[in-house]
Amino acid sequence: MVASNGDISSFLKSHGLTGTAIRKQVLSHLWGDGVALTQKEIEEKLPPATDRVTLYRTLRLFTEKGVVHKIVLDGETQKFKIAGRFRKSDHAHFYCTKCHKLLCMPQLDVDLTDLPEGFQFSSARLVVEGICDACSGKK
Amino acid sequence: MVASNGDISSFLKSHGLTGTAIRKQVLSHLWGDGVALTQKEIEEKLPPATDRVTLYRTLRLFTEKGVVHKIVLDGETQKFKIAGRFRKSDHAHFYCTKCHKLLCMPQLDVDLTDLPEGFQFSSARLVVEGICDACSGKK
DNA sequence: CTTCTTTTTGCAACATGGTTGCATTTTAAT
DNA sequence: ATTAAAATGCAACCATGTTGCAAAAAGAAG
Repeated sequence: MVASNGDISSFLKSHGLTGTAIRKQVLSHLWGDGVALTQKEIEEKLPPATDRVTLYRTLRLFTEKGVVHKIVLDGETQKFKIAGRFRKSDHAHFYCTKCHKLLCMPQLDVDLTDLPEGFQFSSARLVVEGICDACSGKK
Repeated sequence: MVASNGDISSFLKSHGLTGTAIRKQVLSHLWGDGVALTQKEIEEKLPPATDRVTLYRTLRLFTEKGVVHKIVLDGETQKFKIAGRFRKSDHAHFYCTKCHKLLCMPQLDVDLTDLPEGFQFSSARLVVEGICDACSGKK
């Protein structure tokens, strides 16, 4: 729990959501830069009695309201991450295979000038995997 | 069925696989440039009596042997596509939201020079969505 | 083309996760 | 404190991943 209860409550309110117990708990676990968890990972951090449907609905609601982003790592793994300052999850992400943090990388751009003639771009999703700066020992 | 039975049989053999009925059927539906189908879509094209476990195993085997690539479109949809000349599915793909074709776009490159210092790149997956040249009316 | 060995298939079964409906509980506003 | 609206917990259902095993099919050998 990195953020205070007040932080989380006002964060929820600012997104038009009421601050219920499970919502605060889920958010508190997702709080922090680069933290990205699967539904299962979140479930394991919650009290054992937590209903999986409620968690499912909470995450669906969060995603709908833009509170979190769903990011697909490898086709099997879906991670949830607090949306932060970006409205869409359209920008690139970097996934560190060591510390499992997922970082936004809006500076990584796809060169769409190479798109063949006649192709109309609408959206792009890019996930880069590797080792992040903290884990590579440098810096 | 775009390819002849002989084409498909030798294609299977060249990948070290025997040419059984279901394998030939699945391949025949995936044959053709840009064709990419979900497991469900393939299932619907096969005879109604087809066992879903067999199809599942067939696609798993194809993926393992590098006959097809699994490509994730939006986190929910997994499409299968004949691997073609690329050994890995690491290169970029273009998904046409009109005709639902999935095209390899190895020329689309990610500019990884923008990766911040200390970050080590290992692999990247890029899916671009939009309208393909055939559907945009041009060309 | 029959026999034999190996591979593949079909079926039953179980696990997991998405999804819905509904009654009960909680929230937040009066 | 009361009350209307929202959220939760539970049962239940469905789709799909996955395994084990016996029956069937494929390919090789004679």
